[in-house]
Amino acid sequence: MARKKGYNETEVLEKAMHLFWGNGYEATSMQMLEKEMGINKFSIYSSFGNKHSLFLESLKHYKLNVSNTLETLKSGTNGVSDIKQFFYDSINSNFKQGHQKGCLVTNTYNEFSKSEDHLIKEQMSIFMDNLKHIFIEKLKMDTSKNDSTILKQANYLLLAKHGLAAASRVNTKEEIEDYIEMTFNNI
Amino acid sequence: MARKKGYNETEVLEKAMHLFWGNGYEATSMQMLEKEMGINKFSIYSSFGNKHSLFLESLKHYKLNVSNTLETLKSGTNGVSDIKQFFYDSINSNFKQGHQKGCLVTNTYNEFSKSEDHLIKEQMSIFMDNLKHIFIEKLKMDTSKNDSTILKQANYLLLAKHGLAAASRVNTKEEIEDYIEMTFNNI
DNA sequence: AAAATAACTAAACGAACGTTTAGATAAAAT
DNA sequence: ATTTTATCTAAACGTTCGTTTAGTTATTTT
Repeated sequence: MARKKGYNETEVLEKAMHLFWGNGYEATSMQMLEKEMGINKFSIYSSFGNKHSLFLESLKHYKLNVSNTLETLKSGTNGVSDIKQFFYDSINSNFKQGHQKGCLVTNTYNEFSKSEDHLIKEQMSIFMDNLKHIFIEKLKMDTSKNDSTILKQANYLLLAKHGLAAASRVNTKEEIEDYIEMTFNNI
Repeated sequence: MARKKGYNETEVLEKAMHLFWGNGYEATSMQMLEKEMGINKFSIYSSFGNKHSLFLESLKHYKLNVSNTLETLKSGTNGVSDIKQFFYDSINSNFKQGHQKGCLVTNTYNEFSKSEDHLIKEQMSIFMDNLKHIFIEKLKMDTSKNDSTILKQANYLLLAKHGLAAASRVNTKEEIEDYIEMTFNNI
């Protein structure tokens, strides 16, 4: 019938994701996206609707990428040390890729914490709750803990992830490793 | 000679500070500032130069407000438990004022971590380094600790402050208190 | 080869941004 | 009371934002 797309949608989405990841939603302009994705504004809009839905797709793509890490975490049988390994995995993948952009979900969570964008806020809450429940399941593997302790520790680890996310944007790998060690010292 | 200002510069600066504090720099528009400060754009510009310098003044004003807390921390003689009290003080002042805006410095630190605004980034670094050194001095009060441990613990507490800041924007007071308790369990 | 149609380029859209300016207003000084 | 001068109002500035649209190009099908 007619001409075929000159680009791969998954490929350009990945590039958009990295841009959002590094700069956040607001600080990423359509102009920057055009340049980074290598395609025209028209093509972006025809493929992804608008900036907001492109961001949602980027988030979805990010979660798909980390879902392996999350599955590894869930399927592990070593309780707390699995969570610790999960923390290490997330910073290792950051440094291996040569960037220090932290965690896209945590970044987004922070950027939108006071916004009125309820759709994105809800998505973030779901992701965070999900992670919290995984932590709880892991902590339950240690039968010596009571439910109250487990809840507190799960919350503690979830908030520690915020510290980790902030750190993985500015601190050195050694400082981050020290932070992880200290975080798990008392659990 | 002529007419007097119809507003108090310190008062309107305080209002600007609270707006920046709650929404961040970029998400706060001149229109919002006009409304919140209760004065016209012209007055804002004639009193504070531009948005950027108004933000710098807001930061300065914020630091002046927390300087009491910081002085209390420095002058204490109880080492680690002084730091713990400092953590409690900062969240208490947040909840007492009926808002959950976290810490303006930490918010700014996060918002500008990947920006090119070197002036603000430098100011943030200075503030964070300053806090870190105070933590180190506190930790030194426990003579049983060696220098390597102290450095790691200071870094840990500084990053814990990021978790605290994130928490104080979304979590309940009880969850935040639990987080603080857990943070200091292993120090 | 011609017709059809989707992908492309590039220009323009209205709205909102931070900032400036011209003119009206009001209070202090003569 | 008049002059002077800083403060205020309100409109407009030039940019940039996200988004749309008209017109051109290229590829597939008839």
